[in-house]
Amino acid sequence: MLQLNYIRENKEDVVKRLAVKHFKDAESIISSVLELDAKRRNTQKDADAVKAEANTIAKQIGELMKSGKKEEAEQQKTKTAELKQKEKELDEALKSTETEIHKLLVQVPNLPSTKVPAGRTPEDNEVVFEHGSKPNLTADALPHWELAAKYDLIDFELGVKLTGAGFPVYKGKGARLQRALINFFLDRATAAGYLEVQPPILVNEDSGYGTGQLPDKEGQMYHVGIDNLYLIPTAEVPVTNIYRDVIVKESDLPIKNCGYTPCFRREAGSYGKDVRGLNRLHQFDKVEIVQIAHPDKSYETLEDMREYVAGLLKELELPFRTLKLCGGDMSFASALTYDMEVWSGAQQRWLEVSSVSNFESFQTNRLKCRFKGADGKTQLAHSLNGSALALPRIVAGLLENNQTPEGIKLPKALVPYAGFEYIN
RNA sequence: GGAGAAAUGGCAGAGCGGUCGAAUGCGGCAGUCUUGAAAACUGUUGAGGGUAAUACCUCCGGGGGUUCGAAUCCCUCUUUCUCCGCCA
Repeated sequence: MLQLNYIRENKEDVVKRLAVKHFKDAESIISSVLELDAKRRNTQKDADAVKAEANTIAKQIGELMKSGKKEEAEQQKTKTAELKQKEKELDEALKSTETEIHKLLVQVPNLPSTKVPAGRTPEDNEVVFEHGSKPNLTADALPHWELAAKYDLIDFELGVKLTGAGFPVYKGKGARLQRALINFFLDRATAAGYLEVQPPILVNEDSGYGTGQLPDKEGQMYHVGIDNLYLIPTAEVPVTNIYRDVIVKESDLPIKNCGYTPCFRREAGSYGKDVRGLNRLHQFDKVEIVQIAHPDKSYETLEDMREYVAGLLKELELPFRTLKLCGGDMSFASALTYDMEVWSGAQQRWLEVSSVSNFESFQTNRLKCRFKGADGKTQLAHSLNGSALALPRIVAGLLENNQTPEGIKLPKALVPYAGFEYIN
């Protein structure tokens, strides 16, 4: 959520930057917000004045009672009825104005950073880095779902039986590879200074709201109605919400957390070749890195995180590229996002395996995650996160790119974790 | 799941319905002292709104109520603790 006082002071700029995100009605929504904001402040001023008067009278009555002047006290009491009525009306008006402002404000996406390219579609994303060369596979190279069947690594049909489409069952070396990747990612993150946390994978409404999944993306999350809890779509939700309503020490910044969790996404409406095999699942595993950073340093932090993720992909010996997302392709809450895509040799396409974003104060404003600066003032911290990494498409890339007549050869870095060099 | 107790500032812990944003201790910060540190002493130390700055307003787990006036009384929800039951 954007900060109201920023909007108040930078209306033109806000509208201009929202255009980069192709947000419709920016002008009219922002204008309404500002109008309501002015109204709110007026109403509050009136309400405060009434309350001040009522407080004064109440104090006077107290004095009078104490000094035994009961009649005078009673007389004062008669004055209060009208004030109380007024107070009630003003408070209600205030509340409803605040609600209106809030309703509008939650619809407004984050402002893109000035470095964001102006495009509209994924084609307009900017390739900022490429690494590794695409494997020379023969024409009969198999896509990962066929490899998974051939080596009995993943059983998609069994998942359908147990749960439904999009819930694969990993078996044997397939299961072991999952475990290896999770441990590999967690070990690397820990070595890079991230504190490992193991959060709940069900969260309450406040948490869903804090990171912005609620209210707008309610349909994307699995909801446990009986307890009103949500299955997390990413560890970002519980891990970032650790810092909800927290004022951290400036000297503790940046705070670096990582966590492995299963992730659950309803992905309603997806179909076709995009969702074949491991390309898109309802349940998948991911290690997430999250940082709470000083506002002056958050873009350095973002670059650090991007490089950290790139380092993982290099260790996994996967050809990848890094994209800077254009305004039209960025998520609602992000100010700047890098996507990391791995080349999938048999499918002949790029698969997104990580998304690293700086949310600036967009999330922390909702979360009320602040720090006290050197000047003694509390201000919002910046939050960032990135996948490091999401497993399924990594597995897809590993299987497809490394297929040989002898079997699938694992990258060196994974061998100690997996306990085998070849899947055959 | 059943029965009881509780929820106050970073922590601990007071708080007769009016003078309580809240005693006191610890911690934090600043200063004095010291070559430096520790100790001791002095001061300072919650958040939000509002203002040019003051005033002023709100917040003692959440929500509602009683009252001229609520941290204090009532209702309700949530959470925690103790006892019982169940259980990986």
